[in-house]
Amino acid sequence: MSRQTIEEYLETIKTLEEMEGSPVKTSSLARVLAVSAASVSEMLQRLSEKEMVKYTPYSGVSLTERGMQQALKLTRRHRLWEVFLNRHLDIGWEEVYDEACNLEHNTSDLVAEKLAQFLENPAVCPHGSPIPDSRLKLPDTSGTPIDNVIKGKKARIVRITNEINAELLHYLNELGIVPGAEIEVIEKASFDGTITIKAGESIKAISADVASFIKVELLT
Amino acid sequence: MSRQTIEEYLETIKTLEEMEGSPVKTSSLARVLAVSAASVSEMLQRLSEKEMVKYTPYSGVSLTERGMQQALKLTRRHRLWEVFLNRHLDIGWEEVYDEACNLEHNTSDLVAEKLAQFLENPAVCPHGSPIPDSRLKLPDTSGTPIDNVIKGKKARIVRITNEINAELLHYLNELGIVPGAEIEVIEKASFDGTITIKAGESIKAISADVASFIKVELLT
DNA sequence: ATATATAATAAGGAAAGCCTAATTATATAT
DNA sequence: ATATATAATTAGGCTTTCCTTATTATATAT
Repeated sequence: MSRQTIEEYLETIKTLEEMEGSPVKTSSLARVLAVSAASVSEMLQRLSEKEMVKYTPYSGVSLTERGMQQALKLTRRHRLWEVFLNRHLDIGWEEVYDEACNLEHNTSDLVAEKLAQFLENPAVCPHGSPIPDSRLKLPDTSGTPIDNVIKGKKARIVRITNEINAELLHYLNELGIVPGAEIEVIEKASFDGTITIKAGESIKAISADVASFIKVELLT
Repeated sequence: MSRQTIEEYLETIKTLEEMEGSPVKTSSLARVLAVSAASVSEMLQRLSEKEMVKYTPYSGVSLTERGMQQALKLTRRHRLWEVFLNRHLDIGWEEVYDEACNLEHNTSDLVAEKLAQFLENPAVCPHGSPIPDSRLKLPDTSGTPIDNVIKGKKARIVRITNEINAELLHYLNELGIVPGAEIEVIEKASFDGTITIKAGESIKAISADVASFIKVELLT
């Protein structure tokens, strides 16, 4: 199995562990990687033999320590490239994900560390997600779910936790819901969790589903 | 056949056409790509079906217009990354080739053009080779073989035409024979073409073989 | 507790890209 | 001009990664 294929699987498992909990189901991996469930089953067995994952048939998969280290290395590269693309090449925060995916698998240790130096060791990517340091330790993450903002209060968006869904990101970008933006919570529907917020001059309502991806820092 | 594989073949054919003339022999490709001649034969037939190359069995292969455009696009990306790696990440001119090879196949049109802007549309890579512009036109190349420098005259090195041979580049770098360096031709052996030159304070002799890769600009 | 639906795995097969060994074509030397 | 050496191609096979179809395991509903 090729290095690149292994890397895609490890990264996806890590992301899904964060998003949907551990262990990750075969079907989730199949959906995200856009391959059949049968192919995933097969690959998980091989990754398991290589001790990159802990795999229990019919139950699910999770990363081993070894697999996690490898995944963190890739996360670091991915997010460093995102910072470069956004900061220096002027590519929108909502568009850098795919481009960084392409680059990360072909980045040597040397280039990764030189790139980090060039960027002055950024702590977060353009989506606000933390970048593992050179020893692969993740910096502490600030931010609370937007749901925790009391009606009438202001907050600053610090992170969008779904980086993969391009449509979602474009939608949020249109709405002015971007990392760094200041917003005010106008209304919270207790029934279905819909939240009405003011971003810039416009007022928009977002579903609880979308809101769950938005992390903020409370403002006085 | 994967996009990446096609790209590797096209690039190598272009390089070999420049270095050893056209058409390129199967064995040359096999040597550079580090695969068997049989594999090359097979791939050339498929590339030929796709009209990327003109292939005559037992004779050799050359790029079609279509193949050449594709190869120029890759050359542009490759050399732009070399400039970035050398100029901003501080990776030596003699080391950037391999790193750029990794990156070029995973660079979108958007990133390529944004990168060119960021670098202010450089005309040459760190080895002194021309970078095709955004319409894939190659700028005019200056530089004459070092062989043309008259004994006792000075010249500036403008290009090293072999970018692939890492050992050669490291050797030249040790000797101070680097793009931009000023040198003086001390002696030219008419017997075997060995050239003795002064680079910086040291005096070194180089074989005709090595000399053939060095292009200079004559100084008054 | 059993029938049914859903999810996961196993079996078998295809395409890409490589290999080695055997064959065929071209070049070289006498 | 022919024998020999070299280079290139064809034939047949292997591995990786995916697929589809069939089977098996788990979850759900009555």
